[in-house]
Parts: sequence; C-alpha cells; structure tokens
Amino acid sequence: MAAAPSGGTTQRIVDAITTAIVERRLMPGTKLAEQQIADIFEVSRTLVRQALNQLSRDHLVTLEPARGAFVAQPSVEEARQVFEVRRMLEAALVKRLCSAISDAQVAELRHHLKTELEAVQRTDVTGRTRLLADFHVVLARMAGNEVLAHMLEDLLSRSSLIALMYQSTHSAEHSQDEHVALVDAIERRDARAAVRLMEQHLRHVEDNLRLHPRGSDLQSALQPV
Amino acid sequence: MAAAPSGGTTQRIVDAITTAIVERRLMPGTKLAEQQIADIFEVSRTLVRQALNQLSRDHLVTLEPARGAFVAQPSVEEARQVFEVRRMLEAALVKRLCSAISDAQVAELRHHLKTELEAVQRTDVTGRTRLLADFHVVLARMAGNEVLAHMLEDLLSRSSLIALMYQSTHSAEHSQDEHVALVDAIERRDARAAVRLMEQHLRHVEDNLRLHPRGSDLQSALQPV
DNA sequence: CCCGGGCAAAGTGTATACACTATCGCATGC
DNA sequence: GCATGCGATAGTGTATACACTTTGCCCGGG
Repeated sequence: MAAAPSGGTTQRIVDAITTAIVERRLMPGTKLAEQQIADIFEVSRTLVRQALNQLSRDHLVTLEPARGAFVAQPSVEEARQVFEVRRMLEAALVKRLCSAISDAQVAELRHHLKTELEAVQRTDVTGRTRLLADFHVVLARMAGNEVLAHMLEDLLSRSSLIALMYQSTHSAEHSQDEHVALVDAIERRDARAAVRLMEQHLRHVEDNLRLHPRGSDLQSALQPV
Repeated sequence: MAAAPSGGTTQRIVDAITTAIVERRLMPGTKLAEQQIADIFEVSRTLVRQALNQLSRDHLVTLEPARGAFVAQPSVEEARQVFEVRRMLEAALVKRLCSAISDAQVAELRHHLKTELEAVQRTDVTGRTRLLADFHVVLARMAGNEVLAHMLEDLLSRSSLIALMYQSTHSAEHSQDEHVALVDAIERRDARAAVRLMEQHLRHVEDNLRLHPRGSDLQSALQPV
C-alpha cells in the first residue's frame, strides 16, 4: 500500500477515536496503545502515531513521553479556561450574527432547534448531547468565518470531554430552552439580549459541572461505612 | 539514537522553521522538501514529517498530498477572518483585564512598551516586528488563561505571515503609539475605552494590509513599459 | 513480612526500506 | 514546429526494523 488516501486514512482514525471519546466509549485516562490501535484499523503504527499527534493537538489525548497516549483528563482549571474563552468568543459571535444574519439562516436555526427538541423528547441521550453541541457549531458556521468555526469546534470537543468528566447535572431540557430563547433574540436582531442570553447559557452549563471538589471525598469515601 | 529528547528534537525543528518564516527568511510558497530539511538538522525524515504536520496545524505551512509541504500563502479571505477573530478575542481580553489587572502587571506592560519604543527608534526591523506582536501575547498571558493564550499565539503567528505577504504599510511608530494609548486606558481601568482602542488598533493594522487587489496588476506588470 | 535491586517483557522513539505518485525531459508522430 | 505520450528521476506515503525507556515481577536481604 502506498500514497493513495494518506490523509484519508489518518483522518479516519482521528475521527473514530474522537467520536469514541465524545460518546463516552473511551473514558478519560484510558491508555491508547499504538500497536493495539494499529491492529484494529489494520495499518502500521506510523499512521496511528500521526493520528495520536493530531488528537493531542486537539487536547483530546495527552502524550506522555516514552509512556504513551492517554485519553485526556482536563483539569478543573482547564475547564474554567475553556468556558471563559467560549463566553468571549460566542458572545462576540452572536453579537455579530444579530447584525448580519439572514432570514433563511434564522429558519435553519429553527430547524435545528426542532431536531434538538425531538431528540430531547425521545430521550436519545447520545443524540441530544451531540445536537446540543452542534447548535454552537451551526452558529459559528453562520458567521461565515472558517477560522472562528475551527476554533469553536476545538473548544466544543474539549467541552464535551469536560462535561463527561465532571458529570454535568445540567438538564438537556434547560439547555434546549436556552437555545430557543437565544434564537428568539437573534431573530429580533436584539444583540444586547442575545449576548446576555449566550453568556448566561454558558455560565449555566459551567455552573452545573462538578468543578468544586466537595469536601474531602477521599476521607468519607475510604471510611468503611 | 533513540527515545531521548523526542518531543524536544521535533519541537526544535518546528521552532526553527517558525522563526524562519516569521523573520521572512522563508517566503510564502517556498517548498519545504523533507529530505533537505532532514539533512540540515541531521535527523531522519520521520521527525521532519512530524514537524511539518505540526506546522500545518499552525497554518504556517500547507501540505499538498503527494506533492509536499510549502510555506503557507494565506488568502485574502483567510486574512480577514483571522483579524475578525482577533478583534473578537482581544476586545474581550482587554475588557476582562480592565477588571482584573494588578498594578504590577501594568508596570510589566509599561516595561514592554519601553522595549518596543527602543526597538522602533533603533530601527531594528526584525526585533520591533517581534516585539509589537509579543505585546499581544503578553496581554493574553496576563489574563491567566492558557487556553486563550495559545489561541492568540496561533492567530498572531498567522498574522505575521499575513503581514509579510500583504506587505503592511502600517508604520511601526503608529502601532507603538496605539499600544501606549491602550495601556493608558487599561491603567485607568477604563474598559469602554480600552475595548474601543483595541478594536481600532486591529482595524488599523488590517486596513493597512494590501488586501484589495488593485486593478489588474497583470496587465500593467507584463506590459514592457 | 516488607523493602530494594535487577531482570524480562512490553511499548515508545527514531531510522531506514520500499512502494507509489508527480514532474520534467525527450523522442515520436502529426 | 508543436502537441502527445513515454520514461527517468525526485520525492512523498507507509511499513518495518531496531534502540532505548519504562514497568511489572521475582528474588534476595533485612
């Protein structure tokens, strides 16, 4: 085999591992042995290493020198920083959208909201999680700015990992409601309200993460009853 | 040679090529042949390929399948998008700084401005270019947000490449003046003014790029006087 | 019984070999 | 003379080989 679908094969591995992580099929801390992955995809370690390097740039895996690759375990501090940057970027994003969005795009957002709602009502856990995140990607793409969209995609995949690490208590319904309110404001081209709603939404999501190490779990956890 | 300074060696190559591009020792479009680079650094193509992959993720080089790596040539559209995201992020950044910066940090900014000024007066072209860009990195680091800092570093290296491609007519003195005014506003904790100044500054920088393809250069360029 | 050193297996880090693709020169035919 | 196709060469894409580091296990000493 040679230089046929080079980037294609590597990308295939990256995508597979990415979705596996986001869909919680690979838990944080899991070791990703190169040969093992190579066997699964029936390629050489070379391509697996390329994929793992890309994933480490996406902050989905961490590479420990001479020890291997592991599914990332974002720290509390990193989680806070990711959400802070999201608030910065997405607030500016919706502000921009309010002054540039077309009616057709609003309709597209409405359509997305409808799909979200169906997934929530169907209690399709994995689907609704993806759709709720996709909402933010859709917003980014509407700004017609690829650079922005790529950055938000990175932040969103990291957010997914963070959400599953610090088991979010945020109800999907609540998020969905906030998405609806946000689109309402955007449709009115009410930038002020839209920015406020987006900031609130992201703060709600963050606040519902278990980022505060509640009193020494260790002490109570190790005590035999 | 084996698994001694693995990441170290690759990073060394990345850094060397990065600075070479930013300091205009490698012009956009230049081909980066793997074996050639491998010979220079006395390593195998393996490490060079890793480095080139990283650089492509930084958008400093583009990889064309089965054709090789080239120093990136950001399009006009990409340039606009990079600056738009910078305005979003850096406006939010200075706003945040105004409500969180310490006097010691302001002093650090003042010190940086002084260094900038000296480089400008000394007409140290390569040094002043780097320092004027570093100013933005220093701001980012002060927010105490590594995620934000990394993103801005990426945007700034891309901006450097853009600036040298679309030969900026922006005078260094003007940029330096704007940096001073911005720090003045930050010192006063005047968020409103700081945000306005940062947005103006970035727009000035962008406006002074030759992003508008002035009437068919081709026609006039090929006509033999 | 627990701790410390050393050996062996597993796995990563780098180099090299090989397969295939793109490109350029050249000859051939029109 | 110019276009077209073929062959050689340079260079990328992937696989494999080998060196070294880490780690778990076992054994001997305390």
